[in-house]
Amino acid sequence: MSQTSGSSPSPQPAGRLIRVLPDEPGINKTFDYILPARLAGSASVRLGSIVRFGLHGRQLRGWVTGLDVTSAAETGRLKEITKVSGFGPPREILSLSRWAAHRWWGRPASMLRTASPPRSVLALPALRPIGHGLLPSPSADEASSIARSALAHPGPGVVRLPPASDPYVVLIEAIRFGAERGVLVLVPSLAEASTYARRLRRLGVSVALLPDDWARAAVGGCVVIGSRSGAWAPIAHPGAIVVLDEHDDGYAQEQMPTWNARDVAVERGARLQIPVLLVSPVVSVASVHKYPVFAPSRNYERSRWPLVEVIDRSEAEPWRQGLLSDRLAPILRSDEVVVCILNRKGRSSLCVCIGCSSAARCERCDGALALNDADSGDRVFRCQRCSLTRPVLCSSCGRASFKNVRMGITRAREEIEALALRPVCELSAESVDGSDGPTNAKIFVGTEAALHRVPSADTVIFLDIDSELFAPRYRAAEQALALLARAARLVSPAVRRGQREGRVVVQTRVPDHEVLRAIVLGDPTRFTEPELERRRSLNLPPAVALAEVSGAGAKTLVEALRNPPAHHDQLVEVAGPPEGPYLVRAASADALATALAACERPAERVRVEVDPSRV
DNA sequence: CGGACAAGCTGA
DNA sequence: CAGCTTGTCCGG
Repeated sequence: MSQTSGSSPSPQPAGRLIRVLPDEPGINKTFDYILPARLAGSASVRLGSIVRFGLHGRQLRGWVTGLDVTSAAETGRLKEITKVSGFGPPREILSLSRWAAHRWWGRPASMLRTASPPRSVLALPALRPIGHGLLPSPSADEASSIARSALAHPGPGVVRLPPASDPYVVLIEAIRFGAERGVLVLVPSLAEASTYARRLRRLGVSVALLPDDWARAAVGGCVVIGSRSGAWAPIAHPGAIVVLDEHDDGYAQEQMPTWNARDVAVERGARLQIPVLLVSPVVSVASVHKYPVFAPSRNYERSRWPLVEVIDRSEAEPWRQGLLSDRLAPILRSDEVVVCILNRKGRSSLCVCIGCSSAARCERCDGALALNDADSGDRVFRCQRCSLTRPVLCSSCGRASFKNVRMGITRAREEIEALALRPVCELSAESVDGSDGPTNAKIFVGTEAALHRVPSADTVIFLDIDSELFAPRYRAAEQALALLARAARLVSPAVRRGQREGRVVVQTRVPDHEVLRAIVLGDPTRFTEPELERRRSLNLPPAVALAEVSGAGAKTLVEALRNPPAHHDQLVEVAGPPEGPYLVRAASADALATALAACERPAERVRVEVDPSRV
């Protein structure tokens, strides 16, 4: 580096001034630093780039949020950053992260972490043309034509496609539409993402599969496929966005800020004024409320829902009869692949002593004891009926080792095996595939997770759909419909490679429930339309916006919300013992976010779940 | 977040 | 008043 000429009077900082946002949950503040010219990569530092710097004796990572800034701090106090780590989210994502932080009461840093590459990216690969010339020529199929109608409208549009209709054709239309700008595609799971990526690559289409192909996605001009975090993909100017199975709850981030990938995608599309296709067989009530719907003809849709058999158990003596109707016998005794779904949520689990096999019961009320984590961090028994807690010790043999028996599933399995006269494999989220059952079993039993673990089936049986329909959550029926749609896809010819169509069987005591009518008739509007009316009259989302506020600082925050400084949005706070959780309601998501933003963050910990899933 | 520094508590 | 804990502030 050459010496600066002596004629320069003022000591200029040796480099550009940049502003950085630390990747540190506790620091919601930007800092100004000098970017020394000598640092490798300093020439290519852009907004969003990832850098390292010392702050208060610590080495932190952060994002560049300002270039060539005029700093309020005195120049003498400014320090140099220590390293340029590489590419980060593009500038569009910086402002999107600020929007999402406002919308879900979070911080931009948590969004930017999701938007950043999994490993540092020092150089981007060359642009690989998307290859839309390789696409099949436009099809007259109804699914393709409604996709084209939706693409003709910039902004969000719902594309309702029945379960047996392959959404792949929508991708093809979107790629054709997006052309060389590329397309962003979101799917609920990584497994599905890689399936679509493989299918498109077979055509010769250029695909970036997130999170691995982050750098290729940053180059743009290709098909970028990701799951929830894909909403933050670095592609700067796609020509269209497609969200497959937009109703899927997997798009909602469970941790705190509880952002939803579908909503982020819609916002991205609105900023770019490009179409956002929300594709689903059972469109979410929220999307039906907010966006125009493009649906195929009644005949097309009905014919692509499977046969649904509703077994009415309302007449049966409810508590004497077992779990299974006699009408299931022929199905279970056939040689079909059958998946039985039983919701374990809300059913008591049972702990059995590893030594003497006796069940752990409560001394006070004889209820079943469940293993719980005590405040001290130790495992204790807690009675599920009377909440009495006691140490984990067997009252018969004194041992301290117990195993948790999933009573619902285990009992169901025994009953099914007795009726089916053939082996039954238990599937749960915990069990490893096939390791705990005979590998040749063609009857599976499990919770709804089983629907994600079996690729296809002849028959899916919901042993007790009522526990889903009437679960104590305002979206229970909507979620039950989503579950049924998933089952419908499992038995559809689309995933069964030409095999005959399967069927879905539900056991219920409410055979006339709108959700069941909807799937029997292959018409989800039979549910969504009256449901939307109900939500409106009950002041539930999507007609209003909700947030659940809990934790030590909840009281402080809720009090601040109750005494608004000067904003006009009326806020109602409902529910709750003095310590919460509180339910905050506002006219719209925006009103809710604005009201929350007007409050100071309490010093104590608070959890604010915007768009809560459990209420 | 985590270090710095200030204010508060204890024991001789 | 040293020696320690607890709390609040601020970082470039």
